[in-house]
Order: sequence, then structure tokens, then C-alpha cells
Amino acid sequence: METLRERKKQRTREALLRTALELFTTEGYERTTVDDIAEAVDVSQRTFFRYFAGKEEAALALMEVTVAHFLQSVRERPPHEAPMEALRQAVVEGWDTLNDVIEAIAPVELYLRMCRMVESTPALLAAHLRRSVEVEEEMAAILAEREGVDMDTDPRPRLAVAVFGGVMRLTERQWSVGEDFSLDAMRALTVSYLEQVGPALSESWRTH
Amino acid sequence: METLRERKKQRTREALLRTALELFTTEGYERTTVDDIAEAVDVSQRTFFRYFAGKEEAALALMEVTVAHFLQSVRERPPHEAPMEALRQAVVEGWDTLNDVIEAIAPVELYLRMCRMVESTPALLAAHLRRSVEVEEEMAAILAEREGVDMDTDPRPRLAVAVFGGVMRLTERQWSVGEDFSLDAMRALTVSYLEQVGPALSESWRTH
DNA sequence: TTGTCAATTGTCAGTGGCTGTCATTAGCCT
DNA sequence: AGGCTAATGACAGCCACTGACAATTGACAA
Repeated sequence: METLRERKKQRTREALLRTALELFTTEGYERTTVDDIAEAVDVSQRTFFRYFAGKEEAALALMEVTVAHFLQSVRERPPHEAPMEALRQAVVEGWDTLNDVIEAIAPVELYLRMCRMVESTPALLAAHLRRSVEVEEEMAAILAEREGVDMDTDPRPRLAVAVFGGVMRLTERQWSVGEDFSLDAMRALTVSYLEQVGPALSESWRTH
Repeated sequence: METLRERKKQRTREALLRTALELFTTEGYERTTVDDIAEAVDVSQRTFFRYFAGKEEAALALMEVTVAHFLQSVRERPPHEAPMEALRQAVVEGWDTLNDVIEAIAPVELYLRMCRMVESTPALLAAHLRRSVEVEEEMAAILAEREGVDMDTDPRPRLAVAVFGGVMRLTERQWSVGEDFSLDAMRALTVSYLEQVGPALSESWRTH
């Protein structure tokens, strides 16, 4: 961001995003129109769509940051860890630093509110799930390289990630319908669920 | 479907669905407008939306049938089976009968084509994934009742289903990008992946 | 059979997300 | 200063979807 032009662009994008998130959280996602956002920032509607591919992209922008953060955490895991353990450590440890990462962009409370909104807004949930497919593909690639296997012939990277991702998405959802909306609660729920995956897959749940 | 009125409604719905699927598969999902469908059936656009909540619902109608079929298969599993084994058997066995179930509505080939279209069309994939969240919730409820546990306090039903669902969605996706577009190939891939989940979650993938 | 009631449909007008196009503006660089 | 290019605004248009109201059509009883 050297030139004036680039700084201006940056500021416009930030203004659009900040305004969008504020309107979403105060008025609701569906009740907020793109025109509302553009007008509040005093740009044309067309300009909004030059910065964001759609209304959803603005709403999911914060999630995107955490996704990138998580992927980076996975990449930085020491190579001696087993695949699933690396994933587990990446989330658990990634969460310790997530607070700062988000706070650099927006208040954490805003992020948490958006998370809940994503889970309760059909259009956003759909977009979020579709995005996670891509993320899982990337995660599988990271695992495959880590372990030195070929994703095209060995299904294990994708399988491991599919299982892990399934648990993660369940965590998000259950967190959003719970009553403790803190980052710590989410972290605790993640750890708890990952611990219980084994038992849940075991032979029988009944105590005989 | 006793009265004339009900029969007429049924016929209209079938005509809309049949026409929609035909246009989707020949022209493509996005290049087909709701107006095209309505016009081909000679009803107003408004009528289409009285039968389908949206364009997506028509496109996913066949999937919905297989989902219902699969859920029924799970319900009919003998209670002595362990949870995951019941799910596994339900898919494997459900597939033997799926052919007839679908053929009663539309050619299987059409169904398979739509499956691939769902995976390759962002809007449809998103809608499909969002729907799977609901399906998984229902499946968890079935498992919980089977095993006599309380979903609100015991996370195992949802966990088991999340893991299983993750593998299922991976199967769908990998099948759609493969080269064998048959029902048998899908069945085989399912069995194969379910077999390999264990190894994929195991300590290490490296041969030392 | 006819008249009444309710369900189904068509029409119309409108909203909102999103895109293409083109002229205008505004920063950049020599 | 002046030409070049990137960013924006303005406008027109497409398409999915909805609400409201009037017209039609089948159901059912008198």
C-alpha cells in the first residue's frame, strides 16, 4: 500500500466491510440490502460488487481470516506428529492466538455474533458449508504433503480431513445454539468433541 | 389423489419437475430460467413457485427421494447392531434397492447426471450441503432413540453422524469427479471409503 | 342442476442481488 | 502539463422470488 490509490482502495474496502458487518449485526443479514451498505459508505452499489463477489462474501469475511489462520497453524505443525494429532493441535493452539488475529480487524464480539448469524441464516450457512469443502480440499493437500503420500491414489488425506471437518462443523453448530457465546466455550467444546469421537465410533454405547 | 383437483395438482407438479430436470440436464442449471420451465409446461411463473420453494428445490428433488430412502433404511436396521454398523449397513443395503425407488420417478441416468451437476454447480452444492445438516440432525435423532440415549446431554449421536456424514459427502464428491458414473461405482466407493476410515485415523501413515 | 364455497391459478407490480457497458473522474508517471 | 490507466458512477437490464388481488375451476350440498 504505497501509492495513494492503493491506500484509498484499502480504505474503501475496510469502510464497506465495517459498515456491512455493523448493519448485519444491528439490522440483520437479510434485512440489510447492498444498497443500504453502499449508501452508508457513500459509494455506488456497483462499487460494492467490485470489492465483494456478493453480499455473502462480506458477511463471511471474518470467517475467512480464521480459516487462513487455522490452515497456517496446520502447516506449522512439527512433522513428527501423526496426521490427526497435527490437526487437533492446530485448532487447539490456533485458538490461543486467534483472539489477537481477529482483534486486529474487528472486535471479537462482532466475530462471534457473525458466527452465530451464519449458523442461523440459511443463505449464509449454505455459503459457509460450500466454502468448507474447498478448505477441506486444501487441508487434505497439506496433510498429503506432510506425510508424503499421493492424494490421487491414497484416499486417507481426504478421509481424515472429512472426519475432522465433520466434527469441526458440528462443534460450530452446537456452540452457536448453546448459551455460552465466548471463544473459550468454543475452544472447550472443540476439545471435548475431539475427545469423544473415539467413544462415539466404538462398538456399542449401551452399558450392559 | 382421489379428487380430480388433487390429480390435476399432481400432474402439474410432475410436469414441472420433469420439464425442469430435462432442461437442467440439457441446457444446464444456470442457463435455465424459471420462466423457461413455466413456459414449457404452460403455466405462469408464479405457479412454479407455488410448487417449489425455489429453483434449487426442483433440482434437488431426486436427491430428496434417496435421502428419505436412506433414512428409512436406518430406521429399519435391527436394534442389536452397533450404531456405526447400522449406518454402514443402511447405506450399503439401501443402495441395492435404490435403483427401483428412483426408477419409479425418473430414469436412473437422469438422477446420476443431476448428482454430478449438484457437485459442480456452486449454488446447488451449497443448497445440498445445507440440507445435509438437517438430514444429519434427523439421523442423530434416530440413532439416539435406537440406543436409548439423550441427544441433549450425550454428544455421541451427533458425533457419530457427523463423522459418517463427512465420509458420505466425500464419497459423493469423489464419485462425481471420477470416470465411472454408475450406481455400482458409487456403492463400491462408499464401501471402500468406510473400510479405510479406520486406517486414515490411525497413528501414522508412514511405513517405517 | 344450480348456487355457494374454497382451492388453484394468472396477472401485475415490485424488491433485491447481481452483471455488462460506457462515460467520467482521479491518481500516476514522464 | 499531458497522456495513460485504474477506479468509479450512472444506467439499463436479467433473474429469482414475493405479495396482493382478481378470475377461474373443481367440490359439495341444497
